[in-house]
This record gives sequence, C-alpha cells and structure tokens, in this order.
Amino acid sequence: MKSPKTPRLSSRKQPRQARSSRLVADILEAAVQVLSSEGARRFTTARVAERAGISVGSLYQYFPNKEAILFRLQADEWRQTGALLQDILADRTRPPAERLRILVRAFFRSECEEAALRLALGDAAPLYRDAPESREHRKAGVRQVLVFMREALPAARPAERARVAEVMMMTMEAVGKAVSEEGRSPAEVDRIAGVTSDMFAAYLDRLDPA
Amino acid sequence: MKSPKTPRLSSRKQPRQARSSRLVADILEAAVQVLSSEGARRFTTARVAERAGISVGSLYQYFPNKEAILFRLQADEWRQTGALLQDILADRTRPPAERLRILVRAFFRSECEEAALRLALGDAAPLYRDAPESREHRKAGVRQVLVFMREALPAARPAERARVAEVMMMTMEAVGKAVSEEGRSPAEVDRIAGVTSDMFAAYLDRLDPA
Amino acid sequence: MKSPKTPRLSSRKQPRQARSSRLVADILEAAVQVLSSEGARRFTTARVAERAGISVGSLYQYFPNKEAILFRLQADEWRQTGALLQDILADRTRPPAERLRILVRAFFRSECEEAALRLALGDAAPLYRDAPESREHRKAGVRQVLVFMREALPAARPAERARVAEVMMMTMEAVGKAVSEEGRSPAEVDRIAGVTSDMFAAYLDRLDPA
Amino acid sequence: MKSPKTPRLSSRKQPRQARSSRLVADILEAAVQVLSSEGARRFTTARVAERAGISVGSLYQYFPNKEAILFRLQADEWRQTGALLQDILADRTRPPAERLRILVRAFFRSECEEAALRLALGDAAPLYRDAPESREHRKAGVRQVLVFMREALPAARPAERARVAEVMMMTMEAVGKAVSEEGRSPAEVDRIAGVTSDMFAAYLDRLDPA
DNA sequence: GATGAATGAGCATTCATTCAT
DNA sequence: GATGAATGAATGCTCATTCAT
Repeated sequence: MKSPKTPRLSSRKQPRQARSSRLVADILEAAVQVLSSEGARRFTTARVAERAGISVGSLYQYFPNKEAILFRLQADEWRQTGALLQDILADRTRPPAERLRILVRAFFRSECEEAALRLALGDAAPLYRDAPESREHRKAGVRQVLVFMREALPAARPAERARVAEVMMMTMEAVGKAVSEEGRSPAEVDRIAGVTSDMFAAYLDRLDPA
Repeated sequence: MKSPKTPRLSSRKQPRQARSSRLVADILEAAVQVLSSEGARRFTTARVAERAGISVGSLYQYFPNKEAILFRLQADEWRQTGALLQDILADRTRPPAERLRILVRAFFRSECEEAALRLALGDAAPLYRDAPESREHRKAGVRQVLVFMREALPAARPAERARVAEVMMMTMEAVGKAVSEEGRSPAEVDRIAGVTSDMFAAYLDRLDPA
Repeated sequence: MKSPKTPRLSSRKQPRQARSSRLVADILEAAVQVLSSEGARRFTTARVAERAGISVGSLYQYFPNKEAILFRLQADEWRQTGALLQDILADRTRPPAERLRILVRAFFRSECEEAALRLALGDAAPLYRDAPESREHRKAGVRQVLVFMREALPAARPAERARVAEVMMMTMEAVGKAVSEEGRSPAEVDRIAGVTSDMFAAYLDRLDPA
Repeated sequence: MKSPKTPRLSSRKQPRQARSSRLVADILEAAVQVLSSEGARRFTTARVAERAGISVGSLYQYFPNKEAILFRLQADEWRQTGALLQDILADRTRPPAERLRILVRAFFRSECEEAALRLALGDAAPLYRDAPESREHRKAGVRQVLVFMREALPAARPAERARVAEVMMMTMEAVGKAVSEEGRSPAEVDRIAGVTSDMFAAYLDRLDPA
C-alpha cells in the first residue's frame, strides 16, 4: 500500500498557560461530542471548532491537523485504561486470578461506556494508526501486564511470560471491543467477561500448577 | 450517532452469462488491487473501474454502489474462512483439542496472507458494517463452532456452550486480526497461535475434565 | 439563451404493422406509468423500456430520443382535449354561454384527472417545448374556438374575435393547470370552473349585447 | 409519485457585512446570467461560481444548495411583482377598473422583460416548487388582491370575493406567462393585456352592477 | 429485428487547510 | 493572537445513446 504521509501528531505548541490548556480541553470535549453524535465520517475540523465555540484557525493553532485530535483522544483513553489496569493489577491484597477477574470485568464495562464514541474512534483509526506514538502506547500496556505476570507465573520462562501476557492483552482488548460494538446488555457483558476471565484463569493454572 | 442510510448490497443483476461473471471477477480483482495498493481511503469506484479496464458506468451495472463491492469482498472472505473452519472442525479423526490447535494456526496464517488487503477491508468496514447481510455471516460462524462444541463439551449446558463458543470465536478473530496487522514473522505468528490454542485447550479441559 | 439542438420528434418508422403500433402503445403506456410514479426527474429511457418489457434498443427503434416520447404523450393529450372541445363547442342544441360553462368544467375536471402525470409532463416541457410540432398543436386549439366564436360573437370584427378566442383559451388552459397542480377537491374545482365560465360569459355578453 | 426530499432553502449565513452581501449579489447576478444564457438544464453550481468569479466552495458558503439559488431568484421576483401590484392596486385616485387595466398591462410588460430568464426559472421550478417557502409567497399575492376586491366588489360575499380574486390572479399570472413565452411584440402584448382587463372589468361589472 | 452492455461526460456537494485581515 | 472566507480537488453516481452480437 502506498505509505500515506505520516502526519505530525504532537501539539503545535505546549499549552503551558492555563488559557491554552483550557482551550485544548474544550476542543477535545467538542471532538468527543462530534464523534459521538455525528460519527467518524462527519467528524470535520469545522464541526469540532464550531462545537468548541472557536474558529477553525484557532483549532489549528493547537492541533496540526485533524488526525492529531483523534490521536489525542485515543491517547487519553489509553492513559485512562492504563491507570485502570495499574490499579487493579497492582493490588497485592488479592490473589492474581481474582485480580484478573476484576480487571476483565472493569475493562469490558469501561469499553461499553460511550460505545458510540469508541466505535467512531475505531472507525477513524486509519487516520492516526500509523503514527509512531501509537505503537509506544501499546507496549506500555503489555509492560504493565508483564509485571503482573511475574507474580502470576513466577516459574515460567520470561519469553513465555511475554507471549502469554501479549495474547491475554490482545484477547481482552479485542473481545472487549467486539462486545461493546454489539450493544449488549450489562448482564450479558458481565457474563462474557466472566467466561473470558475463567479462560485466563484456567490457562494460568495450567501453566503454573502450584 | 445519526444513523446513516443502509445501502443495498446485493448484486444489481445476476451474472448468468460467462461474460458477466467474468466481468464481476475482474471488478473484484481490481478492487482487491486498489484496496491493497492504495488503502481504504483512496478506494474509489473510478479507480476500481480504471484498474479493471472498464468504465464507471459498467461497474455500476454489476454493483449498485461502492459499499457493495467492499461487502462482496468481505463476504467472499467469510465464505473462505467458513470453509476452512468447517473442514478442520468436522474432522473426527482428531481429538477436539488437536483440531482447535490446527484451526487457530490455519486461521492466523490465512489472516496474515494479504494482510494489506485485510487491513484496508477492515478500515472500510464502516461502509458496509451496518448492512443486514453482515450480521447473517457472523451468526453462521458461531453456528459452526457450536456444533463442534457439542463434541468438545458434551456435558456442558447449552447456554454455557454458546457463551464459550462465542468468546472463543471472538478471541480467535480478534487476536488473529491484531497479529496480522502487526506484520509479524511467520514463526512469531505460529507461536502466538500456539499460545492461543493452549489457552483454549486449558479452558476446555477445565470445563469438561473427563 | 444558447439554442439547444431541436431534436427530431417524429417516429423513426411508421408503425404500419399491428405489431409495431402495439409496441408503440406499450411504450407510451409505460412512459405514462414511469412519469406518474417516478416524476419527470426520474423519467429515463431505461426505466420506460423496462416497464414496457422491451429493451432500450427496441425503444429507440420507435422513438428517436427521450423527448419524442414525451412529445408524443403531450400530443396525444392535446388530441384528446381537442376532441373534447370539439364535441362540446359544436353542440348547437345549447346556447353558447351554456356550452362554455360545460366546456370549462369538463376541461378542468379532465385536467385534474391524473394530476401527477400532467404535473410531471409539465415539468418535462423544456424537453419537447421547442419542437415545431408543438406550436402547430396550439394553433389547432385556437382554430376550434374561433369557429365557436363566430357563433358567440357574430357581430365582432374577426381580429377582435381572434384575440378574445386566444385569451379565453389561454385562461382556460392556464387556470386549469394551476388548479390541477394544487390538488383541490372536486367541489372546489367545479366552483372555480364556475367562476371562470361566469367571467367568460360576462365578457361575451358585453361584447355582443344582443 | 415518489416525493423528493425538500431541501433547505434559507441562506446558510446572514450576510451581515457589506462584503458578504456583495458576494451574494454577485452570485445571484451570475445565476441570472447563467440561467438566461444557458437555460435551466445547464444551470450548474460550477457554472454559476465560475461566472461569479469565485470557487464552488465559496458559493456553498452563501447558499446551502443549488435549489436555494433558484428559489432566491424567484423570491426576489415575487417581491418585485408584489410591490408592483401593491402600488397600482392601492392607488385610490383611480377607479378599480382603471387600476385593473393598468395592473394587467404593467404585469404583462414586466413578464416580457427578461423573458429568457423567466422561462428558464419556470423550467427549473420543479427544483424549488415543493419548498414550504413557495406557498407562502403565493398566499401573499392573493391577500393583496383581496384587499382590492373589497373596494371593487363591496357588496359581494367574502367567499365569492375570494374565489374571484383567486381566479383573476391565476388568469393574470398564467396568461402573462404564456404571452411572455411566445415572444410577442410589445404592441401585441399590450393588446392582449387589453382584452384580459376588459374581461375582468366586464365580470366585475356584472358582479357589482352598482 | 432485437438486445442490453458499454460508455464517460456531467453533476451536486464536501472538507482540510491556508492566510489576509 | 484570533478569525473565518476562500479554495478546488475529489467523490459517488446517473443516464442518453450506440452498436456489436
């Protein structure tokens, strides 16, 4: 495939001043609204600027292009999800399997919140996916799980642990996304989360029977 | 989100004559090339027609709109995958766990073939996703696995079997897609397939310890 | 305005054989249906041919172009209206004023039949209006009224009679068309026809007080 | 007939600044030229923009769609005609019959000015006819004549006055249009206007013999 | 005679981005 | 710094007519 120009995604200026960061927040808020209410296809800079109550020109002072806005939205979401993972995985008061169960359920529920937004953000993925920053965020997630894995599979070889961590992350993300896209009832979602974490638990038990 | 109009996706005319079906094949072939080489964003009817060596008007004699071409591509792929699943899952000469292992590996490998095409087709999904025909294809896949599950989990309750089948299908599809998108080496792909099927096996064993 | 090419409107071949004239009738019937059900904008040769159960190629054997079909429809209507006028105006058993009253009402009612068709035919007028045949049909109508006028205004000068005949024809046609486009109830239509013929009667009386 | 979507016809933005309203005027001027010189069929947004010396994009900043331009042209014309009617009908220094005579002649003459434009605008009517704004303009015209009718037919019942006003308006508009389309000489036009107003006068006299 | 596949110019409309004010 | 008017290429789709079979 012809490699499309990979656009700059980082902000054109650092919003050091309160005014600036407020403006950025307004734009992102507006972007979320436009994305949720109009869908990825109708997500245009003009509409975002209008919803944010500023001019297109001003919008372009804080984001170098449309992709950058979407990327920022996604990055923020990754950050939130990362914090969620962190809090649950690091809670040593519970056994690993229980943390996993809690984690999957929390993750699925969070995926199902604002499903329209997430769907539209996914539809827009081609626009920001190729950015180098994207891969970075991915890896950070896997690193977190790896730390947890050292606890859950103390006896496994590191390479194996890495692969297991990766597959579990992928599974959780992918099934979570699929479930959220199908608009299921909360009860259904929880039940599928249950099946998924049972599967994880069974696998971990087999790998480390201790 | 405003619901976009759901377009007709079925063929405008039945390609009864050899000439017609040849033309349809040409168009689909051209579509694959355009999609693979230019990406979803530059996938236009004009480009497809040009690549196929026909006029736009002719293209529209065989497909009612752009979405229909994409849908047809996806449907063909589903059909192929369905056949793959069927062949492997129905092979009673092997124990269920082994079939599962073979299945996951075959599926992952097939996903990695023509990764660019699949990626672009995924990017274009918003255009055909909402079509009623899409859901139908989904269900067919789950039905196949359900039949297999009766063998693999003879003692389980139907509702549980259904949920397990669903999660496993979702996992396989989603992890397969993620893997194909990352452009990994064949060896890596096989290793991840191994982890995934191990996970499935561990889970099935736990559910049906016999 | 750039004078658009004035297309040939007469039939490409004389339908001497029964088969031919049957085909022409089928096409015209199909044209009426397409025009009524789809409107002028969607009136295409392909649709007419399909509705008539023949191929576009065959259609073009009997009509040189799309305009010719529309023109023929209009011509047929003019012929019918002409016959209507003739029958009523020539009925010497009734006094002129009464004939006029009957005429206007009959004309308005006929205009309101198949209002959708007439509206669409009017919308398509730009396509056939410039044909020389069109003017000819117009004049024929005026001639009919002129004959009647000799009875109704025996004392008037010919030039004046001609002008009166013309204005009355125009008025009847134009008001009839306006009324039919507004989709009024039959009672309303009759009442407006009454006003119109009263107006005519008052004028004729003044011109020829005898 | 399938009802076509009725598009928004009001301006996309209020031309508050002089620059804006100048641009709108330029566009309308260009539209008149395109309509007059090329006809309704070749009236395209691209041509209008080119004639106006701006880009299509700019045109769409001032008009939401093609129909809106046509509607605006028609509305301006209605406004002018309305003012004409108003000035003449309200002139109490002259007896009703004379006002009517002056009115019809003025109206016919104005219809014959820019006949090409009016013809093309009429041809394009299907594009803006169904807009709700259109009916409103119609009613306004009838209201004006009604006021005049109270003077001309003081003794008539309101319902009858309404019907008479309506038929007279329709007649004047329709005959005026027919006359302008036929490209007659000014003398001919005046003569037909004379016949028409004579007819009106005869009718009013009969209705109110006082 | 009949067919209907093929053509390709033409159209209305959108949108990311710039830059003069 | 902020504005928002201007750009114009790009897109999906239609349709009258022809002509090889």
